[in-house]
Amino acid sequence: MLRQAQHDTDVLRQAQHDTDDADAASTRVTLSLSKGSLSKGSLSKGVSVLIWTTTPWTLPANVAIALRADAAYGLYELDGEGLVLATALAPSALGERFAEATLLATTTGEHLDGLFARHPFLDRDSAIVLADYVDLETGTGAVHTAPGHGADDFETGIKYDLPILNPVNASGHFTDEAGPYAGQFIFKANKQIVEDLRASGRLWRAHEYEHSYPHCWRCHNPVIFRATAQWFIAMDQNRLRARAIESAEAVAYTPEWGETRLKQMLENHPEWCISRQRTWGTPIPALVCTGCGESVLDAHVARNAAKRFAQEGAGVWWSDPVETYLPDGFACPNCGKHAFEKEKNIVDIWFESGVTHFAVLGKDGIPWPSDLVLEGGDQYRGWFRSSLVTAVAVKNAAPYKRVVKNGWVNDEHGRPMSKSKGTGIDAKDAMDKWGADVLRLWAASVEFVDDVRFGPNVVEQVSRVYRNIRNRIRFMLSNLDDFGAADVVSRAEMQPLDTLACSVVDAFVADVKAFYDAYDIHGAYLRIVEFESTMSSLYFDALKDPLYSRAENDARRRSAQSALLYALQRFLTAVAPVLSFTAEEAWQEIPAALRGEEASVFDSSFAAADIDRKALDADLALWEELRSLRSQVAGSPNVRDFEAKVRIAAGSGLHKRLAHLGDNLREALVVSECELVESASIESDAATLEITNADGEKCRRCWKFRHLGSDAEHPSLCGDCAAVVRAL
RNA sequence: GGGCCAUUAGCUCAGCUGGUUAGAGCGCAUGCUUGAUAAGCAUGAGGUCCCUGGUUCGAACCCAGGAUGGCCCA
Repeated sequence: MLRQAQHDTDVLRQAQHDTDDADAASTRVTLSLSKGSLSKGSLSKGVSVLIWTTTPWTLPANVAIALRADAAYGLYELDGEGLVLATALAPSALGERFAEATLLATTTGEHLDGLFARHPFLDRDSAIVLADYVDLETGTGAVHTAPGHGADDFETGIKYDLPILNPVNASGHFTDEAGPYAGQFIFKANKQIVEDLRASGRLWRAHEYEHSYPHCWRCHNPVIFRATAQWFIAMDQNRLRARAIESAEAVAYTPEWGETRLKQMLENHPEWCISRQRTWGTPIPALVCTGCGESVLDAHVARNAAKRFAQEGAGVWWSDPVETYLPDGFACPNCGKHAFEKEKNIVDIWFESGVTHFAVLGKDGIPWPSDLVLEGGDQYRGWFRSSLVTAVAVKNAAPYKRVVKNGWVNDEHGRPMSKSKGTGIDAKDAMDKWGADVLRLWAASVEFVDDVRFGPNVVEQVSRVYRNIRNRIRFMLSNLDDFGAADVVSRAEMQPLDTLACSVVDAFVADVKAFYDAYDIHGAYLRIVEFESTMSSLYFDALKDPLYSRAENDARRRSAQSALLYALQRFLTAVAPVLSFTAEEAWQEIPAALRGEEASVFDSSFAAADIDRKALDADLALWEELRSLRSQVAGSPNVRDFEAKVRIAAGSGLHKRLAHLGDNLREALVVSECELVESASIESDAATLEITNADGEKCRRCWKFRHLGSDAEHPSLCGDCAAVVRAL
């Protein structure tokens, strides 16, 4: 099978972005109409079609002229010669001589389809064909068509069953097929061809024309298109394409539109060319019959090669005699002869990466298919597609359960990082500078599915969030200092505020796990930040009073510490995938006796003890009610914290829930006194607050405002504190 | 030129199937605290939700067109 030669996918792709404007000879050439006819009338010199090209070296491969079906074409008489070209382009194409031309007849492209013109210097006809890519912006509306030297031309050649001529060898020199130009380097032949055309009177005009031409992105030399024989995977045989699309539907996608994208790539992908002309790579274990020239790909030969390659490496293909790979009595399926040469093409590296799942998965305890494949968005067309096609061809299933696409990392202004512009940041340098966990947290803080920005300011911002989290962890750890395994209180025995906090922790862990499960790392990040911040402002603040002012072994205090231990461990578990080093460091700081059986945070499980969802939701609702009350108290303009006493008049429903908290309600509001009364005139779930100055004076030990001096020895302490101090 | 995607406070982002004054964290300002202290708490100022039309009682969200940026193609 012939195809449009792709020297290298990357080269071609880059070439489009790397087209240098180059001065090139642009020529208008006339091809005489040889068969069929337009109105010849008195045209002594015959009728020609005027074509236009910037690459005269492709003229030896010309086999057709493409017209646009619906475009108007005119027959112009000039100096006794008939010229056919698009009427819309005649003024620009004929230039100053347009005024002298006489329009003899007009028709549309479709009426000229099937006529033949005569090649300007070779002894053959050039078919007049139709193509929809013919534009009426430049040229003559009659497009020189060389199927061996261009993708569009190739397609047209296939459609019209035209010969695909490639009279250029791999080194860019003309072959014998190019007639008089055989042996010449194509770019040097350009000038000669133009000269010859001029001499033979077939050149209408030549001039310098500035246009863009593809160049190699690496060596910057101009590249050319040559149609050569290649190996393909036939996408439409055995319903391969259709089955691949079906398999793609069974896969999950992050983001979800990835499914559309991947299916689109499968739908539109041309026959998959898997051969390359390189000497470094995995050889295609095919044979070429020296008798008939047929390429032969045989399963037995391929298996012999696979065995040999496994032992010696693929390089032996080049040094082994061909007989090494021939099964006994092997004959050419085409001509029956027995003499072969080895194929010289190698397998495209894209094909090799597309089969890595066979090499890596399904062995050594690693399952096939994989849980997910993660790559940048360019890989919908690349690896996501190639892996899927090879897997479907062999196993009729996708090699992954989910496709996750990530965006690109740009600099702080959203521009691509560039080493030469000094905007590039090396990952290693960033890690040394800011620390691995800050980088991890940054990765979670951005929406990785989209393009993201990275730079000192962005990292600085996230490192402040990191410090916050670290401080919460330190707070929890430091308050477990005097806490032993024997002091741990079971959840059932904890005080109401503490069991409530445990519920909030459970909900948090469950949420974060759900985010991770959905690969929504950013969602997990948001939840973590929100959690650590509200835990700190609501719960930790409330715990300071019991933790600091109660006696070491006081039941209230031990309950709080038990909840803190629980919260800390669950928090570290939840945070470990993102803040791995910090979580493990903190985990190791927990006294071994308290840590339980899990020596490492990575041994701990996300699974929570049986969660009663209904009870949990009730707890969460009450937590929110507490938050609301607390913010009303804390936001009170004149009196705050322990200076205040609060009188809460609550409706029956809320009253019942708050009453259950006992003195924990006062703690949660961080005030010295809290009075709760039920009010029939208030809606069941509502409350009104009355915040006034607390009675008494500030106790020097617990800071609460109380009546001091009940213990004569400690006149500046409240009764509770005096009792604690006495017991020391 | 085509397909897909993105665009919400200074920054990083939430806003489910359209429904009261668009939210969070960080930053910023102000106050409190000084027993998490190179910490903690509170309050506040910041938004024509890219633009223009349309549908609707009602649009950040739906539709059409456009702008800017990205990816893949032609």
